[in-house]
Amino acid sequence: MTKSVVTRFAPSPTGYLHIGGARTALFNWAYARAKGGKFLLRIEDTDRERSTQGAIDAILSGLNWLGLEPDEAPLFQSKQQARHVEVAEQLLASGHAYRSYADDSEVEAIRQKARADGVAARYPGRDEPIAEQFIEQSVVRFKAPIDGETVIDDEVQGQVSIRNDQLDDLVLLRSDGTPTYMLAVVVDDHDMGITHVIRGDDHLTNAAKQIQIYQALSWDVPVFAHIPLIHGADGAKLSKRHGALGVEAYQAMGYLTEALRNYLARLGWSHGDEEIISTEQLIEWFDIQGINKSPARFDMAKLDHVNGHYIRESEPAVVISEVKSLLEMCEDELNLPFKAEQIDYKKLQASFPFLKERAKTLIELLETAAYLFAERPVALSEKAETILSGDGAGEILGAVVERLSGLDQWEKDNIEQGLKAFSVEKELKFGKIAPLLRCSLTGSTVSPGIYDILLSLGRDESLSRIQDQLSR
RNA sequence: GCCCCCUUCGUCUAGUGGUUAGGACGCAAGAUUUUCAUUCUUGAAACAGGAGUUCGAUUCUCCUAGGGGGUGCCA
Repeated sequence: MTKSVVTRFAPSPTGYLHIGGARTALFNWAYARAKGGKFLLRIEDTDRERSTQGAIDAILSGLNWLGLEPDEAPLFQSKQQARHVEVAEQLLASGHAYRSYADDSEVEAIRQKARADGVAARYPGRDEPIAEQFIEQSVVRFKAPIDGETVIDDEVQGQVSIRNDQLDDLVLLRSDGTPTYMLAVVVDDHDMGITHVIRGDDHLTNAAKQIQIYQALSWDVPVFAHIPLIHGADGAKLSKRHGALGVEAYQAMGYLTEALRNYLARLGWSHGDEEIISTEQLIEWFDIQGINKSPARFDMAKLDHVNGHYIRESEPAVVISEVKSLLEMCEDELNLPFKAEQIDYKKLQASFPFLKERAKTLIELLETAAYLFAERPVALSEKAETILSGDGAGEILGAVVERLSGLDQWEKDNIEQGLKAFSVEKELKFGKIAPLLRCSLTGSTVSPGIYDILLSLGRDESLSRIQDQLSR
């Protein structure tokens, strides 16, 4: 019987949850779910100076928004300090670690020399105890093996061997007695019962060092899977310009969590030719075998496409409530042509079926819905102005209002038939009529279909808006 | 410098010792059409380069180039 899977996401709280971290979390989450295991969260705050509460909150809310809830309360690495020290002492006692002291210039010289020799650095204290007077200010270093090699059996990268003379004697305990990352991950992963470590491949070399620590402790080594990093659109490392934003930035840009999740899952992982993958399918299909070895670039255009798909496929009520929380979260930054308080959500939802066809993001949805909440008289765009001042525009519009107001019922079929009949009677191509209506009703030359607009605005508002233009 | 990893259309990817190298985004053209979009159809577009193994390599091996990571009392 095999152990049940336990994965973890272990961010260091020095910034927001960026897109690469989000994908790592997603993979860990998906793998645990796929295998019926557990997904845990550990906050790696051993660097007390750079860790902030704000970052912790951002990570938590980011995960929450993505729906990647850990199965247990998050573990804070800083709270495990006593245990880390205990293990370091155990290593010291078993001869797998040593106390070392050297001032900055000595350390620098040692490194220079090691570098020139093409081998990893070893430090004073490794072979002989250091002088008593330095114990107080010493660090505890791992006594890494020199001969042989360390092999990482990576589920993604394959078998990777690194000669032991390339792996240096890393610090386990700082001179102030606090544990370093390298010690803490090993101890915590072990203590938390982590079976699978899925993380960015910037940790690949670290894995070798960690394996040495596991071995020194006679602990089982977890399964490693080092996934390639995400790059920006230009192939360079992710920067703010192209994607290294916090996940909440994507929320603010109007992306749906299902869409971002789908896109992220598909970035570096695949299941045949599948593109649109629901959460259920992801859980059913996800496996480390499907993860790619090469780095992927972040492509906003594709994210847009996926998002547009989810907007069209989702339940209206669901999307509308997303819009609502988006506005509550950051209306000020959105730069909309109207105020959130002007929104009539009932109207918005009723119009959703035709609004969704032209929206790739929630922001675009709101933008095309703007005409619904515009105040009379509707402001005209430059192009709309031109069209409404064209030859015979007023005349046609006048006749149209008359016809429309004579309609006994304000329903789609009615309106359509009325307008078509009008077009035939007046011997006017529909292309002569529709633009005038569109401009006077929305102030723009781009909008949803004319019948949809008329219907969604309602009889009174529609007629009034046209009148506004006639009496200009 | 040294060590490690990566390389299929512009991008995300499927795939195999013999395929017309497939899909998706994007792009182009067309259809639908009252604009924009949606939708549909069609098209252009890739195995980084060089050796080797082999009857045959995109696929296996090596080298080179390019990209990335590590080399911290950061994680």
